[in-house]
Amino acid sequence: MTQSDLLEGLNPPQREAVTHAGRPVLVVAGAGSGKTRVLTRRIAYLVSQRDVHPGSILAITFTNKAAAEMRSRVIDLVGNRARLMWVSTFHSACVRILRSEIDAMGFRKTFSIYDDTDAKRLMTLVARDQNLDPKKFPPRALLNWVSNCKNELITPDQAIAKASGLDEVRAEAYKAYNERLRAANALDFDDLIMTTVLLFQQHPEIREAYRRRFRHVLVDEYQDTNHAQYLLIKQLCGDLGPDDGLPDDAPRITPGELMVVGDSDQSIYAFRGATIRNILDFENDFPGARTILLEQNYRSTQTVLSAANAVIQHNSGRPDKKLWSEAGAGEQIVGYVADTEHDEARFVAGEIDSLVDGGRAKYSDVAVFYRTNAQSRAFEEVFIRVGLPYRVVGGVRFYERREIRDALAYLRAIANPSDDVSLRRIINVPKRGIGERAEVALAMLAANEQISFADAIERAEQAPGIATRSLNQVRAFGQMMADFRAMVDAGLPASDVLEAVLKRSGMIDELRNSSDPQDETRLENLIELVKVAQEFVAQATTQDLAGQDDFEVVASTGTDGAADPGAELAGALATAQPEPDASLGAFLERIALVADSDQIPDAGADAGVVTLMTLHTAKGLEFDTVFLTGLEDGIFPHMRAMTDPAELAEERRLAYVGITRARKKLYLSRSVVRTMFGQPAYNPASRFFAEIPDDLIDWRRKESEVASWASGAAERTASARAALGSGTIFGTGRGQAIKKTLPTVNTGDRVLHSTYGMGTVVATHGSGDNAKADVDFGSSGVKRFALKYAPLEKL
DNA sequence: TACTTCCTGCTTTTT
DNA sequence: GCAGGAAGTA
Repeated sequence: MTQSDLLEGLNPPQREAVTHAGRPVLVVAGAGSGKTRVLTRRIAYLVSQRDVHPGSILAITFTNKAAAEMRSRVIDLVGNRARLMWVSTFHSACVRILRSEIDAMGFRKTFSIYDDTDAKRLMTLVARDQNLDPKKFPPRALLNWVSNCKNELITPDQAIAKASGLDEVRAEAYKAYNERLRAANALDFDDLIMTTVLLFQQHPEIREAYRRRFRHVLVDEYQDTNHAQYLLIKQLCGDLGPDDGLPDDAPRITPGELMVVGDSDQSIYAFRGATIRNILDFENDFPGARTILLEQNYRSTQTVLSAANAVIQHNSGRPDKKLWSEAGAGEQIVGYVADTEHDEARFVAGEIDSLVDGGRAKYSDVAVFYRTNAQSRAFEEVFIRVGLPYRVVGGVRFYERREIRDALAYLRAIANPSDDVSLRRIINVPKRGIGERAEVALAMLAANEQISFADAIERAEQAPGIATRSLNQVRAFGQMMADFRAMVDAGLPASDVLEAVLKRSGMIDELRNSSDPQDETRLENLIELVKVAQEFVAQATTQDLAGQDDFEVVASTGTDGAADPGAELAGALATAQPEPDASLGAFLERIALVADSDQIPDAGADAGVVTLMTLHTAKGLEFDTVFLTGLEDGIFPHMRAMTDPAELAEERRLAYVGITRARKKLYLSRSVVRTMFGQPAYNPASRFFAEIPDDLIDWRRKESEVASWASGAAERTASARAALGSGTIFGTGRGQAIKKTLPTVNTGDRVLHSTYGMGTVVATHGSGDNAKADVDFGSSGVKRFALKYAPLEKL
């Protein structure tokens, strides 16, 4: 494709973004303004330039899926020449850098990557070691605190130095946690970024090599970057000034060209440290920067956009930008008030059915969004019943399942013998007679001798007080692990190692012989994992060959004065050629960084499926028809976000993201009653509803039949719950004291009355012998009964 | 040591 | 309304 072909169909600001040269550029792009398209075209445009080497391009996307898509699109546009560019997430890019440089930071190359669950487990251990009260210092909160430190690049010692009050405890926990990570030769997600930045700061010569290499850096979803990621960008292509750590007389290279794309209205990851400061201060951070505005929306109808604009305008302190569209008004937004979450799901299913039956949509054009993963259940139940094909993205993640984590813990313990956390996880999986006592004995040996747990297994006979029977088991286990490691050393691919592990460890046999019906799915999951490994190995081998294809190295002439990047680049690239890597380590790396959202069905490939996902997962996607569900105060906006204005603003941005995913048709729905924590709750309409002009909404059902009594129901639920605590029959559903003498009745339960027939409990009052319930019998109205006497039977 | 049965707390959102 | 932990039992 020629360069003018690449500009085809772009509007003037888009063209400007694609072709600009020199200064750093911030592209402020509204929803649906084609920013991914612009990024893709720009990369292709760069590659098609004679003096730009594709290996000098680094593009950062939010997910691996987005990276893969962008990569293949660019290759489609300009050919295999583009294969040498880096397109990846921040985390993958950092891992790739750390893989070659990590020894400079005191880790060994076989380092493990700990995800959130591993980190939490480790922090729980640390908190226990330090005798912290889990009520006062929940591991989850400690981890958040640590994560904030890491995002701000604060080391444990710095944290301790500046901490006061309770933070002193947290800082100590941070230090202990990090020491254990280090001992396990492991990094958590935040470490990946932080360590890379520290690497660059502490080793300017390494940093310079990468600065020379990456002449073009592009970052998508810049509003969702955190401080550490900003620092990383700055190290790679910012102006570092006199503090760059180089000798005064060393030659400096001109920073590479930077382009970031983002929309501060779509910032939805502040909870994990993302800050729109990065966008707002871009022009200060990168002097001489210019800003390009993309305001035309190519995705949605004006109705959808008007709704989105109306909602987001309730956030204060944002630069006003008005999205506009030439797509015409389009259809009205459909509003629906359901009685229960199942009713809501039935409505959604019914609408999808009639859209598809009427030939107005394919299943794959439709998406259902909700705030929390737990909300998917009602939809799944109803969709299964009516036979609507669907797919849930995210939720109980594949890689979070116990059997998968067990298998991966094996692999990690094999690849990284220092990884005590993984090793201790699987030493008795499946059960092989190495119990708690034996494990403690080994742990003590390891602690006394200052050796790793794996080494303690080698010397198990020295473990204090270990039983002979356990000792034999430990020896057998140690031998098995040694055999696995030998397989890795012999260069066997990851899939072979995995298969051997599953067979020899006995995990497969255990599941096969089990009577637990759940174990059948577990077995299937493990087989799926083997398939993933096989695909990975196959891909690793073929990709390497394809990379050689018709690629020719084009020497860069270098547009910078200070140094000639061309010659150095050629040298850097010679070593940067990917090796055929189907190894266990490479596989683990891939697994650790791939989120389940990377498995979003491709629009074409998975044609017959409705997509269910959280609003967060929906970012960056678009669908003809979107159902935005659960619009209730307490659900969306989420209860925990309602008190804090900043968090509420983020919820509103989330709503904005959700609305703007729709191309043509948008449904908004809420439910009056919703089961939460296993019991019903009454939530008022989401405030976001009121923020949308009513004339945009076509209400299919505006009032619930239960609405008349439900208006006061929220308070009633609250007071019933408050009265509850312990020993009463309502609310918790765990009423221990009176369980046997009185029927336990909760709001929402169906009951049978000897005179009035079937009814639904709509509210409860009092407790113990005074307990009363209001029951709705439909046409007979609502009656109040004392449970002690009433002829009520729970159904 | 392993299986059982309570019991608790949990729900934001994810690279 | 479920999973993961603690404590109790075979």
